[in-house]
Formats: sequence, structure tokens, C-alpha cells
Amino acid sequence: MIETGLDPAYNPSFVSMDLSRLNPEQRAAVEHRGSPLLVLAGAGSGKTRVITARIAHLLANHETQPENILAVTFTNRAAAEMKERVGRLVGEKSAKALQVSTFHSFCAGVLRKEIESLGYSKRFTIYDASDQRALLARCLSEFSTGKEAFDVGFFSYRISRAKNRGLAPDTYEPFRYDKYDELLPALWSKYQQALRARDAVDFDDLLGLVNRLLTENPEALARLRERHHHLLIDEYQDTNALQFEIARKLALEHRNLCVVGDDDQSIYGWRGAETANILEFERAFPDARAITLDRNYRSTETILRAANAVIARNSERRAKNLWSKEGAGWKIDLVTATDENDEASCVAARIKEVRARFNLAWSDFGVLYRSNIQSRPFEILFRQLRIPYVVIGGMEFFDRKEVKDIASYLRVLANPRDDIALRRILNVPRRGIGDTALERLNEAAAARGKPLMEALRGASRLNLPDSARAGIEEFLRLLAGTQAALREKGLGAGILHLIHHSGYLEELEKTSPSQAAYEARKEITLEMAGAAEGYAREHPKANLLEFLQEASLADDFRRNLKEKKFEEDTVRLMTLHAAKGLEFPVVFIVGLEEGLLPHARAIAPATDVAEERRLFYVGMTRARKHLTLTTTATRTVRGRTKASVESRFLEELPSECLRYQMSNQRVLEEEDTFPAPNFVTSVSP
DNA sequence: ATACGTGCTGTTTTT
DNA sequence: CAGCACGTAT
Repeated sequence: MIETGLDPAYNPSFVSMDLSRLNPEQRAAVEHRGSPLLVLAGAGSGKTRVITARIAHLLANHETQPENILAVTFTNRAAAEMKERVGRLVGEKSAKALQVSTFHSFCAGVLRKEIESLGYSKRFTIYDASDQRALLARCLSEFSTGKEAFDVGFFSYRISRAKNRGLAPDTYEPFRYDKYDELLPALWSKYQQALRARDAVDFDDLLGLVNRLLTENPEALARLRERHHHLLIDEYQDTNALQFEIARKLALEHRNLCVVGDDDQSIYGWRGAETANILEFERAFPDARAITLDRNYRSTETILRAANAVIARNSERRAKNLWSKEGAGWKIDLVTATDENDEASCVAARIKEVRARFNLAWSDFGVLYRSNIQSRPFEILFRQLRIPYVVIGGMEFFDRKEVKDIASYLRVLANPRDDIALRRILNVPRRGIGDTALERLNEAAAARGKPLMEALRGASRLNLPDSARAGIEEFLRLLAGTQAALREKGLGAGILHLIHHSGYLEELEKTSPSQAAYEARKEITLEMAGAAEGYAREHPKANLLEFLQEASLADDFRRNLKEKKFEEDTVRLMTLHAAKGLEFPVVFIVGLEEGLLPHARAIAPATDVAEERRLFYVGMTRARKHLTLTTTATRTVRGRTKASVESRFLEELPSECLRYQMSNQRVLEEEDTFPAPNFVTSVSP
């Protein structure tokens, strides 16, 4: 039994939640009621613990039902983990009824039910970044801008940024007028029409449309407020303006809003994240309570001291100094390697040495880098040395060509108007429908204002080469056959039907440079069917649309594929971004060089490197016991070998926290008198 | 329509 | 070192 908070409405006799293991600040965060709450939670301060305890506390007090709690996390992995942790506190049954998801999948779910009031069909398709670009490129080509070269990516970036600020084509105000901005409003509205014609929404629309729904449809707003009576947002520093607006509208009435974040760990500014959301929370909600958690239960004092020194260089932050009682521990090793291969072998040697000496698991080691490309030397070497590893993120399953192809088939089946997907697979595998035939079909469709699929069905009336005619017929037969197989035998079997009746594997074999490459691609292709099967088993009622939605938002789907690997005892390789929220006893941050960290793109004259510094800070604070930072003397990038320049961040580290080493030195030396950190214990209160 | 060779250019993070 | 656009040969 615990002592209660100050809320007079609070009745201690209901309490069965044990809060005695929380520190006073954590406990205050769990018990606060009646007004919005901002929890400024430093790295390793027990942030997830607070959120899960708060949820459990709400449930244990019978203050609400699980289905009325909406917890928003930044990644789906975090969502799954949160559900599991709440489950341990309140039982799996309650936990299952909670809604825990990312903003994007939450919005997708809302739109599936409510989008018709916004003039879209319920069967809408979600376009990912590459679909978006493809469609944008098509729109751009209609502007016949002559010889002027435009970068589609640049438009896509600007449109996305504008959308995330809640703007529309007619409210867009160019920041600085250039040739892009001149065209942007017109292109944007054309793009928006094109999406509409295809029954498609892009990632940003998911948020934008929900925000519109909440503004324009009072009944929907009331329903959602009723349903989501308690709102918790994790990683609040990474929310953008639109997400803030959605949360604000949902919470305005019941005011049960709890946000948890750390401005020092804001690393998604490039994606529209507004640190202002966290810095000015109290301005948006004047009755808000703010609680700071600055006791760290994760890292040694040495690591924290260094991390604090680095982050202190940033202005524009809510001052906070992490402290811990974990002991000084080892110094941070700063290793200079000759090149990126030497860097990899040095890390490998250290992993082996420390693992053997302290009897650790492979999964106790994390190797963090700034950009995905840096994983390669590590992968090659680890494979040679038989160090089990897994690359988290990187080339995601869903970015693979094979997977996109199969998914495009499914998308066409689910939404025949989706001609971005249709164009992608109409001639994959090759079936004689070349560019000229495609253009002719396209013209026919455009002339009558119909989707491309209509033109295919009426292809016999068009002037087309025989090969194309036959190909189209074959293609339509394949779709019909797959449709039937999906309906009669289920998702997995339907996809297998598609793979085996399309000649897809044969085409893969032909186009693969080697037998090994073919085998790998084949495996990916078949995995798609396996994953779908797994999904269908877990969600028996789900239809194709829902499956695709999960897949494009990378929800359960990717976990079915990857979770196994993640649970295995492997060294984890990942970007600094992907490492947020994780911790490892032993961490390596590699490539501490100018151009890499801070990244070249972030060094531009006018921009400051604050976000790169935060990224470094996030990386450092992942380490519990030991941290190694590496640089190289030379590095080969895009085939060019160049002398490396040490990262400016290294100078920001207090020298007394560091031990300088060369790549052939060991972690433990003969004369080493540092007391080894205790790798075994460390249970937070 | 497709297969294949050449030359060019781009440097990051992800829901 | 890619991956891509473009051009040429079949």
C-alpha cells in the first residue's frame, strides 16, 4: 500500500499498484491527475517505467478502461515493448485492449473508419516515400517545364515539410522564393488531385487528414475524445506540429494528456519534429505540471559526465544535468584506427576480448554509426570471424525490390485505381508490354479520365503490338487467378499462387548476377508469403487492405520477420537514430569524423550542428558500462580514399574521462588498474 | 522489346 | 562504389 498524492478525489483503498519502487519524481509523474503533464525524462531515467506504471496505475485504480487509453510511441517496436511491460503489471488481457501505436498507424486506423466524411473512399491505399516520389514525378512531367532540371526529391521534401506544418497548397507561403517555390503550389495541388484519383494518401496525409477530421467533423471529434480518454505520448520531443495539433484537439476537453520526452534527444528535426513542442508545452497548456527526471539508472558516472559535457554545448535546451550512483567505472576509450577495415577489426577484437573476460552475451554489445553505409565493413568482417550479428534497420525488408513487386500486385488487387503500383508490375516479369504500349494505354486512360486499369481491360480496342496484347491478357488472367486463390485459400497461399504463376522466380533467376544472389532474392520473395501467412494467422478477420496497411506502416508485419533475429544472441549493428530508446552494457560509436558525425550535410555554413551533437549524446547515453569511440586516419568513401579529420565533438569530451588508444591495443592491459565495472548487477529501484 | 555497355553523379537519419 | 539514365545492338 502506498501513500497517496494530493488529489482529493483519489481514493487509496483502490490502490493495488506497488509504487514503492519508484523514486519521488517518477512517482509524482505516475500519480499526477487533472491537468496536462510534461515529464522531462533524461536518458536512462526510467521513462518507459513511468509510462507503463502510469498506465497500470490508471487501470489498477479503475479510473478508466484499457480501451480508453491511447499511448503513442515513436516506433512500433517501442509500442510492442510497452504493451508487454504493461502486461506484466496488469495482466495480458488488459494490456491487449490498450491502444498503443505510432501516430501514423493510429491515424490510419481512424481514417479507415472515418475518411468518407472527407471525401475519400474507405479503401484508400497508403503511399510510402517511393510511391510518393513516383507520383510526384509523373505530376511534374505534366508541367512540361522545358529543359529546366528539377529534383523530385526536393519537391517531395518541401511538400512534406509544409504538410507537417499543417499547410495546404493554397495556404503555402514560400519561405524563400526560388524556382521550386514558384511551381510548388500548382504542383502540390496537382499531386493532391492525383492522389485522390488513385484513392491514395501519403504518410503526411495520414496526419493531415485526421487533423482535418477533428476540425471539420464535431461528431467524429466527440467520438474520438470519448474513446481516447487518456492520452500518453512517448518521445514527445520528436512530434511535429501536426501531431501536436492532433494531440491537443483530442485532449482539450478531458485534459488527460501526459507527454514524456527529452529535448536533448530530439534527433528528428529534419523530419519536422518541433523541439518547441516540448520547450513550450506550458505555454500551450498553462495549467500543465512539469516534472524532471534527471537521475540516471543506466550509465556509469564517467559516461554521464562526458555526455553531459557534450550536450552542455547546445543552447536552446531545458537545463538538466544527469547524475547517477553507478560508480565511476571505466574510462571511455578513444581509439584511432588506420582505416574503416581496421576500425571494424578493432571493434571485433574488443568485443571478443570483453565478452570472454566478463562472460557476456553477444547481445550485450551495440555498434552504432551515423549512416547505414558504415555497417558494411563490420558485416563482412563479423561474418568472416563468425561473430553473430544483426543489422537493425538499414535496408528494410519492405524496401527490397522483390517485396515491393509482390506488394504492388497485392495493392492492385486491393485497389485497382492504384496505378503507381500497377505501372510497377505491369511488365514485371517481362511480358512484352514495353514503353510504347504503356504510353498508349496511359493516353487512352488519361483521355477518358479513367484509371490505367480501365485501359487494360479495354486494350483489345486499342492499337497495340501483338506482344503487348498477349501480355495484357496474361496479366489480367494472373490477377484474376490470384484474386481467386486469395479468396479461397487465404493470404499466404494466394501470394504463393502469384509467385508461382507469374514466372516471377524465373525472371529473378535470369536477372540475378549469381546463383547466390538468386537464392537470396528467392528467399525474400517467399518470405513475403510466409509473413503474410503469419499475419493472417494472428489476425484471422483481416483483409488484404488491412494487411497492406500494416505492412506499409511496418507494424506487426516486420516483427514477424525480424523479431526472431532480434531475440537471438547477436551483436547489434544500427544507426544512432535506430539506437534511441535502447541500451547496451558495451557500446561502440564508430566513425567519429568530420563529415560523418557531424554529417557533411549538417555542416553547411548557416546550420548549426546541435542536432548532430544530440545524436552523439543519444549514442553515448546508450552505454551502461563501457563506451568506445573510434576514428580512422583514412577512410574510403565512394571509391575515394581520403584522410579523415577528427570529429569536432571529440574535443568537447573532458579529457579526464578518456583513454587514448591505438587500434591494436586491448581493452584490458597488463597494468590496467581501473576497477572493472560490475557487468552483472544494476537493477533500477 | 529487350539486353547490355558506358558514363555520370550523388555524400543521412525514417514514420 | 553504387545505382541510374541513356544509347546501341540484337
